[in-house]
Amino acid sequence: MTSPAADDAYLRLRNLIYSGELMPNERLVEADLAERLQVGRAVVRTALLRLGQDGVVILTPHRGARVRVVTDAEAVEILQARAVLEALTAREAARRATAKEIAAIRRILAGMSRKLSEGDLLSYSDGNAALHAAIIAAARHETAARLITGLRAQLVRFQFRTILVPGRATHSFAEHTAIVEAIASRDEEAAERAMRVHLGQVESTLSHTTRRPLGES
Amino acid sequence: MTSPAADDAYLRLRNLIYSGELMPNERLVEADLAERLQVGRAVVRTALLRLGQDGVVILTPHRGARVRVVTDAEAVEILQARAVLEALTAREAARRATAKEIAAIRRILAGMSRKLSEGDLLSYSDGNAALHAAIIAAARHETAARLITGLRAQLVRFQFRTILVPGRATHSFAEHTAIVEAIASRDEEAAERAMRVHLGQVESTLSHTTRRPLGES
DNA sequence: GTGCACAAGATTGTGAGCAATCCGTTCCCT
DNA sequence: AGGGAACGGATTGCTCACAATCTTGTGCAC
Repeated sequence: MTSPAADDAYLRLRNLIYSGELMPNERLVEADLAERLQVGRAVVRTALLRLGQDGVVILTPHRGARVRVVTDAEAVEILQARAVLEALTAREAARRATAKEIAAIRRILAGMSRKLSEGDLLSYSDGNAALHAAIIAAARHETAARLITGLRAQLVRFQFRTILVPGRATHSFAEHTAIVEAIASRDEEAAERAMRVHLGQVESTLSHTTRRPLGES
Repeated sequence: MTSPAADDAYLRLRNLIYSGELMPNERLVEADLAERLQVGRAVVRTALLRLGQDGVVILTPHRGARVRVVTDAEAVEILQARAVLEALTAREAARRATAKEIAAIRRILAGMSRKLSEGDLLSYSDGNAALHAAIIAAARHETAARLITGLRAQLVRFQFRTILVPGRATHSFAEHTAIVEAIASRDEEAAERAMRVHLGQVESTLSHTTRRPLGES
């Protein structure tokens, strides 16, 4: 099932949505996408089905697919769910990370510190993503990892917001430091708590700055 | 997308797996299923794709679908993820439940008490499911609800285990009572904690009694 | 007897075409 | 003018047929 070609089409279509080339609420006509991606309509169909289960597009019987519009309220929900799951991975990481993994995590954090002092918020944001990914990898929790990936996919259009809020980056770095220290010292409770605090901050930053999602007129 | 007929086939196929008529690791041949369900192969294909994203079946390119075997370790993972998500719904329920919903939840708990004293563990188990469903409904958290449903789907073949462990039912009832009281008194922290304790107990009961999944030889 | 190449059968993946359904428009009746 | 039924275009959902791929069984060399 899902040949490499079909997989590729699925990924490309997803990227079109993530990159904003296909706007939220835009109607996704199978024939158009088939031509755009240079694949058959059947391939587009399976890709759309998968994206539907991912929550990235909305499927309506006999009416096709639309890029899902994530409202502010839904974004908060998604972040909340992601928070408790990432907190779980932080806890597991504190329990199971190898010394090598902890060293790698520390290295990422150090890199973020550097970027922050240089004022390079974009690179800082990359480090942010890398750090979370490293923690998830260290947790070795497939289930949580899969769910988090799915949730993040639904939030792509919001992700650039929070770092750019004045003063946010500094706080963010402190929160990340707390998480890393807790993991390094094998304190499961603290790691989970620190991750929840962190994502709770992201959530409140988001809901204070965002009043309407990006793609809406 | 996904006409009612296709939806129906998806549900029926899922039930075949849940009920154990299709055993874990069993190969799912599209043509056979099409005849069995009296639908076209295309419908079976979309159903399999959806089940694949649900984590109920495993899809391999050019080799078709198999019923996923959930190992003990994976079951624990799934329960952990479910625990933090249901804890989130308990918290939200404590915050948002209407008086009517709290009354309904209390009624379900009272019914469970009755069944327990009658020794009717099967009905007690039904009440258990109803209680969790009521709490999730009261939380009004679509995202968490969806994820929990997906996780539960992967655990069906384990769900009968824990209630039958001697003495487990009594403890279970106490845990449920704590959850309900916390929600009723609007104590978000306590509600979340109580739910996590409860599902943590389920997890440890499971890992102490189960050494191999049901469907393995 | 063992291992490997190869062919035959089985099964999935995809393309083309058709029926079913939905949406927008027009036409008709009041 | 307004409301609603009916028509036409557009799009999805599905069937059928075929190509691509995997699996199994056979024969051959060693």
